Formats: sequence, structure tokens, C-alpha cells
Amino acid sequence: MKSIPLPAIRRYPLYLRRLKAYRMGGTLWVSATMLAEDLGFSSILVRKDLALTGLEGRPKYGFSIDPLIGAIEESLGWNNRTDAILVGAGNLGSALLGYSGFAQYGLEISAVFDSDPAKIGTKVQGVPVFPMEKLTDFIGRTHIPMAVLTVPAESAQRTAEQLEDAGIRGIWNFAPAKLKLSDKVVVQRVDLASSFAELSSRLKKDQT
Amino acid sequence: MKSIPLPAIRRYPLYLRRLKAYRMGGTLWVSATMLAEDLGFSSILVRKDLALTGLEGRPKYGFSIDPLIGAIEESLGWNNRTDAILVGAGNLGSALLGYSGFAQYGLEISAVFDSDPAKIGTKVQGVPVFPMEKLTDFIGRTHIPMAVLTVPAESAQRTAEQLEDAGIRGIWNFAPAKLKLSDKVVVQRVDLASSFAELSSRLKKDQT
DNA sequence: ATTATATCGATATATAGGTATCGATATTGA
DNA sequence: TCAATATCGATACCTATATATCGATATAAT
Repeated sequence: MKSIPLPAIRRYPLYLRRLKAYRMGGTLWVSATMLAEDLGFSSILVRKDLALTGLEGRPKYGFSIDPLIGAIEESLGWNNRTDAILVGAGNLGSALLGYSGFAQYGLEISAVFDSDPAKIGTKVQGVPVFPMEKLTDFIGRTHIPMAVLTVPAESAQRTAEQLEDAGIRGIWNFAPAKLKLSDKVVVQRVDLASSFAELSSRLKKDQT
Repeated sequence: MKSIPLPAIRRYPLYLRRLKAYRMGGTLWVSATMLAEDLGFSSILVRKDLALTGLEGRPKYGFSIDPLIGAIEESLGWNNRTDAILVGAGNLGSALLGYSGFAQYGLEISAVFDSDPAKIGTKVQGVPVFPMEKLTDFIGRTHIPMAVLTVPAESAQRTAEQLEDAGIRGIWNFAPAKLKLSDKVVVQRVDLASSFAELSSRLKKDQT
């Protein structure tokens, strides 16, 4: 099982969406050429990405859709369910909980933790909210591997350390802060500022 | 004014955050080495990124913080205010509106548009909600350059076309859909699925 | 005054990832 | 049956970006 380069991994969800859309329309075969045109990539790139799944295509036809979907999902680990907790039930946290699309990735958020006493005991989007004091114990008991971090920037580092100590293995970090943790924990950052910086820059360049 | 590579642009907001934190602490000078250690980058990379702003450092001292902040903000275009509208006042849209950090980037959301009649006339996080029918007219009158797109995937393409026709120049797309527009419009995608794919993959690799 | 040191900045090198080329193969249509 | 075609898959190439090396410079310490 050779490792797939990250840029390809990041494109996989795009392929999956298109493939599932084709599938809904009743299509059974898809070529790298077709996918490439729909997504605005070069067909060579797509062909290479698909080859990384280990699947073989068929000249003149392309790839059989169902096995392809399966292969991509397996490459991503999305064929198995991943349990997670969410820490920080603010605006963004609630919005993420309300997004039903996560189920597609196998992501299942089973508990929410927050420091605000007013929220404890309530439910956000159907998921119960627990106090931060119960965090360590909960992770220890359930061996939940992943945490979605949606706390304010100021408390991000502190909370992340708490998560690490409790034994969490992956953190999806939405807080605008760079976390410094041991490399036992995988941290994936979603940085809106970086994204907006790119947009600003491209717009600026465009108008010159 | 030579163009700065996108990977550097994406790192600029991280530098800015650190620099402002130093500034708060009263520090006046910062070296590429220090920034690099705090952010987990190589010092050579940071030095090169900073050089791209056009500023000169001082041996043994590094860079003077205030001019550096200014230079980075100017490179990003964040010293000028960017007006934008937000389309789609759902969970995510409201959460983004509630995030006060955008002001730091010069981003100012002045109006919200939504197709739900129940929301028209109300305010979300203090910003008034207008019906979709008024979208084209509003953009035409105000010449607002940017739109934040937080509608469901199904209506993303349709709405984006409407935005293009109305004359929008940049779209910050949070909908899980690849937009097909003319290249007159700059589209910046925030794809949670791609981000989660990367996290899944790194976690999987890690446990082997 | 002289030496040691931390940093910058320029040049050179390495690597990852994307792109182009081309032969091989299966299917379609004449 | 045979030619035309669309695709795959392997190899080779190219470009962007990150990393390494090294001399230059200003400050601080001796």
C-alpha cells in the first residue's frame, strides 16, 4: 500500500462528488477525460490520480463507476466510520454540527464539550453538550480518536493540549491559531484567513 | 511590483498573527528565525517570504515589527477595506457573519441575501437580509466586488451564475460544489471535504 | 580595538508535482 | 474482416517551490 500524495488526496472528494452525481443519473462508466472536463483539471492529472487507487481502466470505456467510488473511499478511509467529538459550541461549532454532509465522509460527532455552564445539558443539533471537566474522562473511556476544535483562538492551545493529554489522535482545527503539540497528534488546520488571503491576492492580480 | 507566489501568500496571515501577538507583548524587532520556530517552518523559508514584501532586514536584529506588519498587509491588500455581500443565510452563513475576525482582513459584509421569505427583512448578526430578487440590482448599484457564497450545493452553480451576470468579481465559495464560471470571476473554494480527506489520510498513515 | 555571533540576502541545489508524448488495447462502425 | 477511434498506462520532461550553502554585515562582548 504505497502512500498517495496529499494533493491527490485533496482532489479525491471532488471526484467522489462528481462520480456520485453521475451514478444518480444512471451512468455506469466514466473516463478520466470526462471527469477532467467537468472539474477543470487536465485529463492526465485525473488519470494519474485514479491510477493511484490501484484500479485498472478499460480502453475506450474508462472506469466502472461503482468500484471506483469504492476504491477512492477506501483510499481515504471513508468506508469506515470515524467517531469524533466537537469542542466549542459557538456559532461555527453549531453550524458544523448542522451540516449533514459529514456522514458521507464517515464522520460521526457523538458529543459536544463547552465551557459555558448555560449550555451544559442542552443539545446542539441533537448532540448533547457536556462540560469541559468531563472531556478527559470521556476520551479515556470511549477511545474516540478525533476532535473537531471550534473554540476561540485564545483557548485553542490550552484546549488542544488537554485533548492531547487525554489521548486524542487527530484534531481538525478551526481556530485561527497554530497549535504546538507533539507529533503524536495529527493536526489539520482549516484557516479561513489563508483562504481569504489567496482570494485577495488573486483579485488584486486580476485587476492589474 | 513582482507577484508573490501563492504558497507564500497563504503563509502571510500566519505571520501576521504572530507579529501582532509579539507587538502586543511589546516586542519591536523580530527575526525570521524566531518566527520560523514559533510556526514550525524553516527559517530560510520565512526569510524568503519576508524578503518578498520588499522590506530589508537588519543583521543580528531581524525586522522591525510595525513596518513588517504594514508591508504584509499591503501585499495582501488588507490595508484597504473590501466590501462584500453574503448569499445564503443558513447555519454556516450566520456563523461566518458572527465571526468578528474578518474585520482584520478588511472584509466588510454589508448585506445578506436569501431565498427564504421568512428571513427577509430580519437581521442576521446585525446585517439586513434581502430577497434574492434584489441581488442583481444591489450589485449593479453598489459595485460591490465580492460575494461570500454559503448556499446549499444544489443551488450553488445557479446562484454563482447570477452573481457573475450581476458583475461580481470574486466569490468565496463555501458550498461543496465546483463552480463553472468564466475566468473573469475569481473563485476561491473552501472545501471542508478536501481538508477532512487530508486529515483522514494523515491519520491512516500515522497508525501504520 | 578586536573577536565572536546572530542575522540577512544571494546563489545554487533538490524534490515534488504537474504536463506532454507515445505506444498498447479494446470497441465501434464500415 | 478491417480500419478508425477513444481511452489507458508508462515514460520522460518541465516547472514551482522548498532547502542548503556561504559570504556579508552590524551588533555585542572581550
